[in-house]
Amino acid sequence: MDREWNDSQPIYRQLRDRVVAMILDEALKEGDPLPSVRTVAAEYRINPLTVLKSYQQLADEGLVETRRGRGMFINAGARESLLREERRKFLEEEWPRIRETIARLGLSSDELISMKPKTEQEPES
Amino acid sequence: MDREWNDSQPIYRQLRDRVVAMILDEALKEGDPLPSVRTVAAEYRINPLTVLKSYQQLADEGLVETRRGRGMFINAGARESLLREERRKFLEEEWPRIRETIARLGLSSDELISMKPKTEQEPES
DNA sequence: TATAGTGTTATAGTTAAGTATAACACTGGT
DNA sequence: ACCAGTGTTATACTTAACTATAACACTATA
Repeated sequence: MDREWNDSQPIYRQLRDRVVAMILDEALKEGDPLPSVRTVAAEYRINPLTVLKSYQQLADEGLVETRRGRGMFINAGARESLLREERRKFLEEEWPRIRETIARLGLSSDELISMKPKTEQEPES
Repeated sequence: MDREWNDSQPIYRQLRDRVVAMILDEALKEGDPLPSVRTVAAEYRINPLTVLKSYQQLADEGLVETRRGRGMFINAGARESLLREERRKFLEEEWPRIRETIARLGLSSDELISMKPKTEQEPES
């Protein structure tokens, strides 16, 4: 996972989005524990309270469950409901704006297809 | 233009983006004056300082020019340089993440193509 | 029973974004 | 000379995001 943060959104929302991505990619499976608040805070050099805020948002969304003294765990059905909800959000709230932008910039299918997604980037060496 | 604001980005950046969109769409042409700070502030019910901040960002980018006591005007070549720079930003910084999301959500071309962009929405009745 | 690991709460401070109000300096047209 | 319209600056305040430090409550395990 990347240690860098974007200044276009608060860290706690970006972190929430990363956990969501890991659930969707099944890097985190249902029943798995989330990495602990302190671990994440130390690794990414951010404040434990910021991490907690991300995690509590996931709890509010019903995606994870807290077990006192043990940690936070991914709920059953989390991936399923995430797929539904994130798809809806993307198609209704993001994609229309993206299409506008593409049209406005006059970008062709070729230009778009030839750009590889970030995950496929390879080391230089 | 829409009077609503998104809470995912500061207003001054959203306003900057709207002006940029109008330049790209040629709703504002080179040499044209921007609507005045006070006009925009009144119409969108936001603070004049917030509008000013957007405008100064455009000035910093070299897209508009200030004429004391007269207003701010769109520079020659603004659309050209915007097309270049916004294309680069989109292709390098946004599109790769968007492709990741699309892949992660397992969205098909059909689902994406069938969503109309916002500009094509029609009134209900 | 001690200890180290969980999440959680408390207190206090900084910074950025936005608001509210008011004033200043310049320009063009009457 | 006036005046209404420009951008700009000053002062002061609120809120959200984030940080820093410390402590609390619970749980499993040695």
